[in-house]
Amino acid sequence: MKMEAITNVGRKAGSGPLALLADRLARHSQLPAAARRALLALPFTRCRFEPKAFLLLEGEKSLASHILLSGFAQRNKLAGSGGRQIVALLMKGGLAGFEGAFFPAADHNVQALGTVEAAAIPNRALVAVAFAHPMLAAALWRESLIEASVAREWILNVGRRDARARILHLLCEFGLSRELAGLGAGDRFELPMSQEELADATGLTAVHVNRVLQGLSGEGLIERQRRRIRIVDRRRARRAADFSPAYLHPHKAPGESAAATDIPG
Amino acid sequence: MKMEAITNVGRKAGSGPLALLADRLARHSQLPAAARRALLALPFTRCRFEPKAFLLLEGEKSLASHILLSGFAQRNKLAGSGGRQIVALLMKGGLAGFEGAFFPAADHNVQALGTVEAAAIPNRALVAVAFAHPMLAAALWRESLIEASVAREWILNVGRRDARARILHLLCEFGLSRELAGLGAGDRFELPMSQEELADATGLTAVHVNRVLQGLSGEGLIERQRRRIRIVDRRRARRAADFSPAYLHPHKAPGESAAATDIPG
DNA sequence: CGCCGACTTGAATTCCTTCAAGTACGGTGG
DNA sequence: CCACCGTACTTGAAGGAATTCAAGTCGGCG
Repeated sequence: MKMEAITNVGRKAGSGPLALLADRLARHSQLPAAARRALLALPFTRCRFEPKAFLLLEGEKSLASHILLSGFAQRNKLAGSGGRQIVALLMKGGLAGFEGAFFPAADHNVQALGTVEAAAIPNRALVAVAFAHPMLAAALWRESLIEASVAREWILNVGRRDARARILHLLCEFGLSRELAGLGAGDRFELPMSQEELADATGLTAVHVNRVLQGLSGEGLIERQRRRIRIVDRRRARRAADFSPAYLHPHKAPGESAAATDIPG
Repeated sequence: MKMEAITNVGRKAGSGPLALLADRLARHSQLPAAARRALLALPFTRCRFEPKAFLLLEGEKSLASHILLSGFAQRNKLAGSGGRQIVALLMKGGLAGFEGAFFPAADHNVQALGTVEAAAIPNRALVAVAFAHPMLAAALWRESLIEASVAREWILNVGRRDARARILHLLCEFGLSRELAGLGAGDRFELPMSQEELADATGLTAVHVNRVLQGLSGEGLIERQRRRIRIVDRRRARRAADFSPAYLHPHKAPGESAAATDIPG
């Protein structure tokens, strides 16, 4: 919505926004130096979103991708009955609006949780570089496939787990993702969302989320004060949450992967 | 599982399995003649899966993609508590196991609903052709993004709609997808799954699915005999289901789309 | 004909929602 | 510094949607 552009166009790329994206991609993909250089050379614009501001609006064409620099955001969809369902969380290094390169209209909203700083990159430029450097395209593609995998896990979470496991699963996922994104420990963090938003992410009501959180504290699975969460025993929490990290595809594909060898560039 | 390979390697490509894939991609993407030719030249193996046979097993590396030629399949994940969640449906022209090109282990199962005929294509070959023809890569990429979009809608479906809307939504989606895949009318079809499977797709129990289906008949929204379904009034059904097709991205992106112009080849 | 899986039905229970108040917290302005 | 305000959080009681358990029916197939 209100994005006070500071047009801080791409200088000092060494640790700039695009390096953040490059590093994120490097978590799961091999990025040749040339591809990385090309990525870092992309133009961008810094912008800032107030809490609840929309980074992307369903139905609208998105011309730019936003790389999250700080803060958190969520993807959501609205039901006709008025309900809201959060379908994904975004954090530092995450990309929002990239589908705009492929579709004339966004199929979901992206909204800031708290204040968000981001870098906007024109999709045309991003896509052009990607296809000039197939390994970069493969990395971004893999990133989309990971998002799809996470979405499938969320279907399972909402469809086949009870409220307790559902919420705990979200906490485990958030903790691990945070950690993978280099935001600190995975078992001790400030949850960037209200219980209402937690409810929208788990397909529950805020009231019930509240009760379940208290239950989890009572069980000694988590400790919390306000939105500060501590997962007391990771192993136990993961068991109770039915959480196994494989769906996040946290490991780099080995060098002999098809996509890593058969691609020119 | 038991895939009686008939090694019918790529001859008569004009209307063969790969043409099916090409046509499916052409529904949403522009495929230059050269890209199409290259795709059609890929080697493949015909195979057949009995009901419930696995086309893809979670945790295993998939070396080949399967294009569905006839029959239906479902992607599913299992919860630790024993529950099963179907997270996607596949039909004629659909691709299973392509993520194997990007990941060392599958994050979900793919299982036949009824008997399935398919064509297996080595992922290495498919990826190689894709990256040799950027418009083909873009088409396959767009296909993955559509799957992700559908997954997000399923999260919404399971998380924020009641059983009635949930089931009706699935019926509407299935009907439309069928129609888009050239399998006949979207409001009159044989549902390729049991009520148990319908339950696993909607996050409900078979018993409740049964009751809700009867309710939908009672309301006059659908007619059914055994697994044969008729959606009596599409408009009314879609309203009741909170169904709008946008998330399927059924329309071809206009020519000036970034991904359609900025890509070489 | 008899069997098996899929479907159907009923009754009891449970998990989660809804509604309705109340409390704590952080920010704002006097 | 404190009174005020709004938002987020908390609590209780009642209701309802969906589950569970258990039994029965239907239909296709060997």
